[in-house]
Amino acid sequence: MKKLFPLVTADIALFTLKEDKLRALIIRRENQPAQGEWALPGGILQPEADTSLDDTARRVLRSKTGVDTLYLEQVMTASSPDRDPRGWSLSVLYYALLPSDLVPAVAGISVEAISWFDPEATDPQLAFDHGMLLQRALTTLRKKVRDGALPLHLLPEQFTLTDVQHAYEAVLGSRIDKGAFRRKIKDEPSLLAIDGELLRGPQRPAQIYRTADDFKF
Amino acid sequence: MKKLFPLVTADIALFTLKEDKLRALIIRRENQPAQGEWALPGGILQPEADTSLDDTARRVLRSKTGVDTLYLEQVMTASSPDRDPRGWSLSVLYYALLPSDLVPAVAGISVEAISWFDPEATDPQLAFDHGMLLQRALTTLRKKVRDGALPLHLLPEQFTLTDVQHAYEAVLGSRIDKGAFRRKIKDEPSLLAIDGELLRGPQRPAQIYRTADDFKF
DNA sequence: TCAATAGTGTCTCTTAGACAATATTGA
DNA sequence: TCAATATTGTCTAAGAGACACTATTGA
Repeated sequence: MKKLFPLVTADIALFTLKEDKLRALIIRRENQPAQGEWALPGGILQPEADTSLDDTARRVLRSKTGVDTLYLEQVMTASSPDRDPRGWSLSVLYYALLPSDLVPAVAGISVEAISWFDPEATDPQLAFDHGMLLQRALTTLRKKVRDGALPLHLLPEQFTLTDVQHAYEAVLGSRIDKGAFRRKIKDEPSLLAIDGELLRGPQRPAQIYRTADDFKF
Repeated sequence: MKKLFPLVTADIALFTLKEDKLRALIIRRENQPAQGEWALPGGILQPEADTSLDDTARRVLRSKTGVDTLYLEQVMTASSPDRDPRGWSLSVLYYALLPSDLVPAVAGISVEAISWFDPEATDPQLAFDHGMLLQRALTTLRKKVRDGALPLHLLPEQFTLTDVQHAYEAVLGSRIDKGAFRRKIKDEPSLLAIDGELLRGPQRPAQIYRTADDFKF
C-alpha cells in the first residue's frame, strides 16, 4: 500500500571550531534504519509539539547537545521516495553555529557516540544523503561569509581580531592577508572593543572585542 | 483531534518580463480556503505520482501554465500550524523563470483568472503568507543576479545585449551604466554572438546573441 | 541631414592583495 | 636583547561608476 503522507524530518549540520578548524557534529545511529552508521543529528516533526520546523530543529539540538539559542538557518529541503528506506520522506536541512567554548559541554552531555567531522573529509561516509546535505550546508555557510558576514557565532563571548580572522579562514578554507582583513572589518559596527581589556602573552597584547548586541549574522 | 501529519505543498513564484518589467504570476483561488483571493500557484504533494517536491512544482506549473522545462529553483520552506486554516502545513517555495515570449501562451491556457503582479506592489494582498513568500523569492533571485548570474531564462531564444541589460535591470530594480554592463559581460562564455544576425531598425543595427548550450544560471 | 540606438573609450575612485614597517609585551 | 604576535602603512593592479565619444542605420 502506498503512503499518503511523507515522513517529515529536520536535519542539522552543527558547525563549530576545534583548534581553529571547522568541524561538524555527527552522531552514530543507535536505531534502524542505518543502525551503526554516522549521520547528521535529526529528528521527526511532531505536529502536536512543534510550532514550526525550526522548532523541530531546536528541539533536536537541545536533546542531542544540551545547548539552546544557537544560531540556526535553513539551507534547503530534500525530498524523494528513496532517500530513506522507510518511504517517501522530506527533510528540511539547517545549519547551526556553536561557540567554540561550548564544544566540551556538547561532547559531555550526549549519551550517543558523537564525533566532530571535518566537512572536507570523505571518511566516514555518512548515512542516507547526509554527505550531500553536509556539503550543501557548508556551501551555504561559505556563501554567507564570502558575502561579508562575520561568523562571530563560532567564537566565545570575548575574542581578539586574530580570532575573528581565524574563524573567517576556517569557514572559507583559505587564507587571507592580515592587513586586508583588518581593513575589511575596520568599520564593522558588530565588533565592539572592550575598553582596557587586553589579551596578554609573550608578545604585544591584543585588544579584546565582543559582539554588538544588535549583531545580525 | 490533532493532526499527525502536515499538509505538504509546493508553491511557485513564476517570474517573467512584461515590457521589460518584472512580473510574477498570481491566480485567483476558485476553492476554499481563501476562495476568491489572489495567491501564488501551488499544489499538494502526491506521493504516488511525484518523485520529489521539484516534481510537484513542475506538475503544478504544467497544469496552470501549459509550459514545461522552466528554470526552477528552491527558495525556502515555510511551516507552521497557522499559515493554512486546514491545519499544520509545510510549503516548499520555488521560483521559476519564464521566457518573455511565452507569456501570451500562459495567459491563454489557464481556465482560472490570472494576473501578472508587480512584486514590489502592495495591492492586491495575497492569501496565506504568500506575500512574504513572494518577497523571499524575489530576494533570492536578486541575490543570484547580483552575484553575477545573468537571467537569460527570462529572454527569448534570440536577444541583443541591450535586452540582457534590461532583464538584468528589471530583476534588480535599478539602472546600470551601459559601458560598465558591457564590460562585465564582455568575456561571458554563456553569450554567443550569432554570426551575421542583426536586429535592424531606424538606428545602428544590434548584434543578436543566443544562450550557450552549457549555460548554467 | 537628423533622430535613435549600438558600441567603445577614458577618467577617477574604491578596494583587494602583497608585502613591509613599526609597536609592545614576557622571558 | 630576542622571539612572537599586534597593528599600521604603502604600493600596485583590477574593477565599478560616470560620462563622453564614435558608429550605423532608417526616414
